[in-house]
Amino acid sequence: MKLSTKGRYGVRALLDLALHQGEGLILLKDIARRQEVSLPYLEHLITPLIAAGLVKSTRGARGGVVLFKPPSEIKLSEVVELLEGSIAPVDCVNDPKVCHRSAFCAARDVWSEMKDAISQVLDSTTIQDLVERQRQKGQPETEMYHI
Amino acid sequence: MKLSTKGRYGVRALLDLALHQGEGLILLKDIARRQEVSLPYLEHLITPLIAAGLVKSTRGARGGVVLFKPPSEIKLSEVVELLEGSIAPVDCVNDPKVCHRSAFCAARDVWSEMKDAISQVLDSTTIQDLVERQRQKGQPETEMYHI
DNA sequence: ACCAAGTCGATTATTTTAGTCAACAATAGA
DNA sequence: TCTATTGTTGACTAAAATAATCGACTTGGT
Repeated sequence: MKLSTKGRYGVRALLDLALHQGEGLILLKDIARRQEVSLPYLEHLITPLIAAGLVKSTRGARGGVVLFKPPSEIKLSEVVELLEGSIAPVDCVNDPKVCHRSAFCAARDVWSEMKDAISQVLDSTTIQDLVERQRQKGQPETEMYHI
Repeated sequence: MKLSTKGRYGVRALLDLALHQGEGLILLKDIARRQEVSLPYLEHLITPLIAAGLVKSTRGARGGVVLFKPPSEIKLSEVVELLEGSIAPVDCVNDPKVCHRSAFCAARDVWSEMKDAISQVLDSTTIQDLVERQRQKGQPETEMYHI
């Protein structure tokens, strides 16, 4: 029941972009440095976010990346599903046919409730919410480098 | 964000035991057959449940296994934690020291809320709740074999 | 003694995760 | 036009976790 680095880094990359909104194009390299993720790996994380229209990219010299949707319209559930696939803790919750026991499986009911509980949290939190929390905590970029 | 087979099979094994309470010692072999899990694998799943005192085992001929705690006192959170480890979606929620960003990480707050939401469901559901749901759905053992 | 059952440790195959790397495409600016 | 810069893509790989299997062993009833 762990979130993989894809979901975690992806959320952080979007938060980073949101915190630097209005500064023009942001280099992946800079996001990678600030978020302490390797650049080649970040490239893979950002691709589905571009494809889904959350991020807009500009190639070439002086290119970069920028948030395309307003942070208040990016729900974490959307981000996590894009990067990790369905939020359901077991596949039979989404598709009963993957297990012939689904119809009479009491455990499945609980896994379904679990999915709802997780969705409840991730549906009601947006990147904008993270931006506000982050601003309350202080500037991570400066604090990060105090050795 | 998937539950592994350990947690899923473990919960089902306990539910199976609860449904057969009062029938004396239950053979692992029979649980394995009814739950469609291999016997050698089930043996590994049951071991931590015995160690934790949820299940009592009797070795030797005519041996078997039986629920030790009342089903109403076995929370799913306990079972899942025994078999899969902490329910937290990322380790830094349990132990901030695993990541030096914890102190100023806004994302971590959300993962923490997520853990709470999951705990809320699994803490408030017991094996007894599953027994009651299962009885409403009909007898799985008979329905299972209609080809 | 023998058989039926659970116990335990070693081993293994498969899948997922977490990346790296190199070739490529697009663009700005000299 | 050339070149440096930046994002894009797909192939590849190392390491870890998952999901088991297998065999030797222990225990206890008959």
